[in-house]
Amino acid sequence: MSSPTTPRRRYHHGDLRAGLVREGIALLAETGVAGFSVAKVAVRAGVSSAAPYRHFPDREALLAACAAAVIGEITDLLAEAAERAGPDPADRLAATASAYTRYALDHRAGVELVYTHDFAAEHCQTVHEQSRRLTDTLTRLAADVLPADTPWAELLDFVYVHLSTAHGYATLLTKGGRLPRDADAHAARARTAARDHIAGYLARRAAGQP
Amino acid sequence: MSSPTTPRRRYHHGDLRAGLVREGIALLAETGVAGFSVAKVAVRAGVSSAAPYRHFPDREALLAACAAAVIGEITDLLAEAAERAGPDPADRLAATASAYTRYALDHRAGVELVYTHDFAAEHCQTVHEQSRRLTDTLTRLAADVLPADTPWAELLDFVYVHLSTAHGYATLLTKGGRLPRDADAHAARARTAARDHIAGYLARRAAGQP
DNA sequence: TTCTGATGTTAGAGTGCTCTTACATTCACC
DNA sequence: GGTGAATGTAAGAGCACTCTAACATCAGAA
Repeated sequence: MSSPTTPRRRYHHGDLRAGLVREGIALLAETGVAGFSVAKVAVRAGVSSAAPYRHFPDREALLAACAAAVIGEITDLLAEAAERAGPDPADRLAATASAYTRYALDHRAGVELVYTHDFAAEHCQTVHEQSRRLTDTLTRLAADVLPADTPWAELLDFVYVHLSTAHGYATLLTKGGRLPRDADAHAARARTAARDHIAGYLARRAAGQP
Repeated sequence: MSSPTTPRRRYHHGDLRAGLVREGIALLAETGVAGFSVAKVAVRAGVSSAAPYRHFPDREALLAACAAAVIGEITDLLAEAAERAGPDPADRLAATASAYTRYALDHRAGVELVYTHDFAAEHCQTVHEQSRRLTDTLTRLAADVLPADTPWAELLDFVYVHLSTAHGYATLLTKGGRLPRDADAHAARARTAARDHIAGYLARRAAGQP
């Protein structure tokens, strides 16, 4: 049969579902949503092109699972970055911007699909859940920065712009020709941009402007 | 454009190349790069699926032409917005952020491909030219805002963050669930974010920080 | 008017992908 | 050890798309 030195390819993968998501994310990073296909992911995972359909009803479901995993991973990273940033609320929030940029540089276009692809309603749920977790995490951090009497809607708007700044910078970096030769510098720049936004908001509040 | 008095479908289209680019952009706005196909564009333009190949060597070339057209149009809009904003340099630069957001809201995902798709080397040129024109336009506006002794590299970095902010906000808006029910409010928010960035930079410069 | 090149059409070869069906292997549990 | 459910494979139907080839039409110059 199979000698111990020759690990014969096992019939069962072990945890194919997770493997497919992992390879799917890697493929997305390389080719973007346009180049994503169930068949390619299956090849990368070392299984037949029919195997994924045991775990996902269709292509869109696999794509959604990948997107949800990416958002979840990003959320964890942002939370960790905030934790490492120390006690100052503004520091903590600003740290998420540089963490986001660093993730984008490390994982290339993996970020693309998160806010670029329209998911069908039946696959939205998982993506939506993770997306909500990301928003909640940032909102909680932002709430410590802004005055306690800030209306909820305004808090959300603030978070939205904060995330936009980080996302835009990350997007342009990964696709926009500029080589990520100095990730630290880019991450620092994203943090600075976040700080500008925070300072600008607080100054407007102090001046009594909406 | 067909003459209004002759509704009969003519054998020759008139200006198919331009028509294909126009319909290509519209299709991109609806489906994104993933849903883009030469065949669909041909149907929309009212010609056979082989006709586009008289004007573009392959799919990628048509896609590049659409991208270049979009970037060119955006550049013109930003320049106009700056012109309308009046004499103050900071006003002029900030106006480009809201103009960018407004464009994204009007044309949905048309912005996506500009910084999302990797074009093959042989088709990059046109895209690159228009991209350069956009950068140049913004750089010229930024040069009036920043101190005269600002190093060129730093000026570029500043423009990069400025564009990122606008791009990120526009991207999240068009795809991120939030309905564009009040385009004016969103555009204003983008302008404010740009102003925060400008003010933050100038404050750091005044404090002697890099 | 006639010729010619540009621009359109139809037909179809070739490709790759999605998803299904029928069958093979393995695992978990009795 | 036996058995059913879970998880894999092979084969292929069906589809959309890219791009080519051969032919049709038109516009403008000789």
